[in-house]
Amino acid sequence: MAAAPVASPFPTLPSPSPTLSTSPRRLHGRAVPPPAAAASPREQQQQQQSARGAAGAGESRRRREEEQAEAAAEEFERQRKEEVNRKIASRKALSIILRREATKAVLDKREPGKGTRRLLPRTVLEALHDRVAALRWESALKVFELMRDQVWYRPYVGIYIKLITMLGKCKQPGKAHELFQAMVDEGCAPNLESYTALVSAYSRSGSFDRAFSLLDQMKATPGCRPDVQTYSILIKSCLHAYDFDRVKDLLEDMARAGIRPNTVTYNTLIDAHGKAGRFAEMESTLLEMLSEDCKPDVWTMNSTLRAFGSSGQIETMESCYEKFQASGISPNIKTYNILLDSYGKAKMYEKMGAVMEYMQKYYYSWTIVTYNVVIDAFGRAGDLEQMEYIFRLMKSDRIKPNCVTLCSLIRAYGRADQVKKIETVLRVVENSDITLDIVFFNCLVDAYGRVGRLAEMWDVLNMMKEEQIRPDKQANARPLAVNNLIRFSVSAIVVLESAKRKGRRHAVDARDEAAAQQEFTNARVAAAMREALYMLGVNPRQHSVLQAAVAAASTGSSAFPRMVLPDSPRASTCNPVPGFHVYPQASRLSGECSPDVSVVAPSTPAPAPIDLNATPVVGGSSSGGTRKRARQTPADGLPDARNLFEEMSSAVDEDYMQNLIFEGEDYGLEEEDECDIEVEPLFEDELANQTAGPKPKRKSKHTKAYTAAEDKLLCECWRDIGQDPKTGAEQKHSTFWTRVHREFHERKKFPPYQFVSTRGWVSISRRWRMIQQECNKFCATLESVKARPVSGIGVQDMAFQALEAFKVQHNGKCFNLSHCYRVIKDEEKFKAQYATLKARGGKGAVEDVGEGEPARPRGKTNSKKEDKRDAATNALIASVDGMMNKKDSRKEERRRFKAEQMDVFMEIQRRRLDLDAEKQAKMFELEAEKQAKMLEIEAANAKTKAKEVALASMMTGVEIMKVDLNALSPRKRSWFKKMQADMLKFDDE
DNA sequence: TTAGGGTTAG
Repeated sequence: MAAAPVASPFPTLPSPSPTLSTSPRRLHGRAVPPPAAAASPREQQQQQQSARGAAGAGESRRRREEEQAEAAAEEFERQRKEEVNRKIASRKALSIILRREATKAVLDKREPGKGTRRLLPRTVLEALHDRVAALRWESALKVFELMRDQVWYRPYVGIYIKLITMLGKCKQPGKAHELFQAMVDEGCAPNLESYTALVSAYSRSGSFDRAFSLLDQMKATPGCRPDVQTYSILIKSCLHAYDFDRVKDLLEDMARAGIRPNTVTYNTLIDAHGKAGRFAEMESTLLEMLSEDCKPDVWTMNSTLRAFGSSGQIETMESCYEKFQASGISPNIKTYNILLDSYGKAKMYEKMGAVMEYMQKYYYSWTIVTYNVVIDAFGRAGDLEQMEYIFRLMKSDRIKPNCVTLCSLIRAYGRADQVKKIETVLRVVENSDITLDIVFFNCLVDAYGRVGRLAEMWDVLNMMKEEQIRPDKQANARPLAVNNLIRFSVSAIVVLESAKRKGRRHAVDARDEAAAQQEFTNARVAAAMREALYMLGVNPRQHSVLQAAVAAASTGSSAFPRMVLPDSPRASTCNPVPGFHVYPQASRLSGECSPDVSVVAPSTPAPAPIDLNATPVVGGSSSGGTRKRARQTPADGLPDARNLFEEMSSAVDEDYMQNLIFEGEDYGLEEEDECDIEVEPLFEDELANQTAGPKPKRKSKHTKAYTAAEDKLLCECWRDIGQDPKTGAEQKHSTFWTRVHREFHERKKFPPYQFVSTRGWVSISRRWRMIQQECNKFCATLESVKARPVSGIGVQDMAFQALEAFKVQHNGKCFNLSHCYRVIKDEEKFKAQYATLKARGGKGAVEDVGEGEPARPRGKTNSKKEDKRDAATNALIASVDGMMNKKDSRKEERRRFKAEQMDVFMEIQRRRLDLDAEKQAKMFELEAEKQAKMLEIEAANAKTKAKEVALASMMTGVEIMKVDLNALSPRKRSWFKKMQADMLKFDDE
């Protein structure tokens, strides 16, 4: 930086200037203290000059500050723009992806040849991949056709292999072969992989002749000779069909060709032998595997453990586990699931608990199978409460139940005679995209049979026919289906006999027209079943079990004392003849059914059921009106349903059927609760399910999502009803929501709303729970953002930050109920509930809802129930409870971790800003110091100059005094004389 | 993103 200009003293030299008057002071070197108040003119001048310099420095500092501020603002603006651009770019990317997804979604609607030929390769390939992965073979083939139309299409063997494999998995070997041929026609030479894929397609469908001829073809084709993989596939399929001879041939074939089985081959063999209960073969295969120096892996271990575990050989299973583990094979989650299931089936609940604890200790997360296994264990133990608790936990763990979960629930409810719960499960099915299979329907038929709902059983069978539900395993198809039908028929025949008697009674005392009508319907169903049995070649009179059933009915002991049959119009308009597709003999009897028959029929409220127990039944024991608990069916007395048909005459089965028929004869008239959200929180996630995945085909009128207007109006009604001083406080749950409901439907007619909505009060109250839950969560997030304000941001920015933080904290899920939040946020009621929840247990509780207690495991207060449970079940419960508490705490920890991360992030941001500010302040300080130093130097320079000037003037004075006046011209003499006189005079003074 | 294997429900 340039030094401030210093005035030179020399120009003043020729003429006497006031500055000179200061010089004598220094002339004699006397130290005179500078006046405190008034400086000499020269000093003043210097000071002024210095001040001017300092003022200049201040000015420049200001200028610099301004420049820096401008630069900072520019930088901020640049960053903001960059951020906006990034957002725009990401939105753009998103919109491109969405467009592509939309294109993909409509791809399979296009007719090949008619669609555009200029689709993007990526779009088509992705669409194809999606369909192949989801095994949607028809759709995949359509997309492939479209792909072949594209200008960029070139035949590629990989795509063909992928499609052939998919078709094989979908049991479409014919289509697979067509594709194989198309591939050859397009000029792609078949290779080992494509041949193997085709062999797999045939063998999976059980077309072994074709598969084996292909194998021969491969042997004859150079470069396509079958390898260990080809053989493994074939062996697997043969094992699946229990064709052990072929397996033997294949192994010999391999040996001849010098192909050694590998781990997969051996595992396949071990698994199949284990499943078939061929333990000796399993063991010898394992020994061979070891002797061949083929290393077993975790698959080997799991297959072995499952074989022993599922057959109840727990000790052998345990010793195998030890051995495998000792040989260095680490178990995985599937191993633990197998152990849990085996212990569960063996009712070894303490061991189950131990496995759970071990899993907990080593951080194995529960999978859907783990949940299903535990749910099933509780279901089998008859502990519905714990079963439901695990089910809730599963949902809170964001694991969607599947068909297996539902089967376990239905089975447990069926055994506990909980018809309403079965229907609730069906409502869950209706509102979800869970794929149902034959096992599900079998469970359902079985459960309905157990609770005596013949009409519903009938509906399910019709539904299976309509939906073309085909049994999953060819080999099991007939026995399983026949098993159900027979079970159904037994129930029906019992009803028929019972109805005959009642019919007679009603003839005498025909007071109840509806009951008579119902009995008539049942009798028709039963007669049809009898006919169906006849068509199947099963003569009930020749069958010991059926005879027992009929005998039971004829002696007046009702098989289903709690028989509740809805007066279903479907049942009466349906021609009650079985048309179940697996019975070709019976299908010709198939009659006309109303089109609305569906398995989810129970979701539509049935007319008031007629309880046949309401009137005393001959031999029935409910007449005394005493309430007794249902007798538990001994679960271990139940044979595998797979064997039921073949071994029906065995004593065990007879016992089973006797149990089936006589169980619960002491049933009391325990009332079942109406489906109320307070007591029925188990399946409350229907709304979540609606938004979670694709919509099911059948929709109830309530499946439509709530609109923003509906939500807003609902919040307003909640607010206003709550504030009504007359009725706001202490209202019963249903009273309150009925009022909200009424208000809602009243106000919806008027501006600003004016929409159509048919929501019921339960739906509205559930929706409110959801809204409240979400708003509570948002509230918590907003609070955390407010607690760490970033300087300079406004309320709006804070809200934006809270939205962003919400998204981060909830796995990318946005808070999309701001319209509701705006309505309720300032409501005292909302704030109070939020505060209570928060006080009750931090954010975890905040995410809960205000009404009703959160679902918790049974407390210690239920000691009576506790006593009734057997000790082993209690042990399991204890371990599950302990584990779940740990799980909860782990969840809480995870949440806390997330929150902490958020805090850390905010802290870092804040610190960064602080650091920036600090840095800037330091910079200013340094600058100021530098300036001060410069000024000091300048001042010092000025002083030196002044000294020089003073010295110079002193020297000049000395010179003047030295001048010889006589040697001068008269003019000069007079001037010098005057100067000398002046100096002397000044000196005297 | 080119061929093979497993856990749970009847």
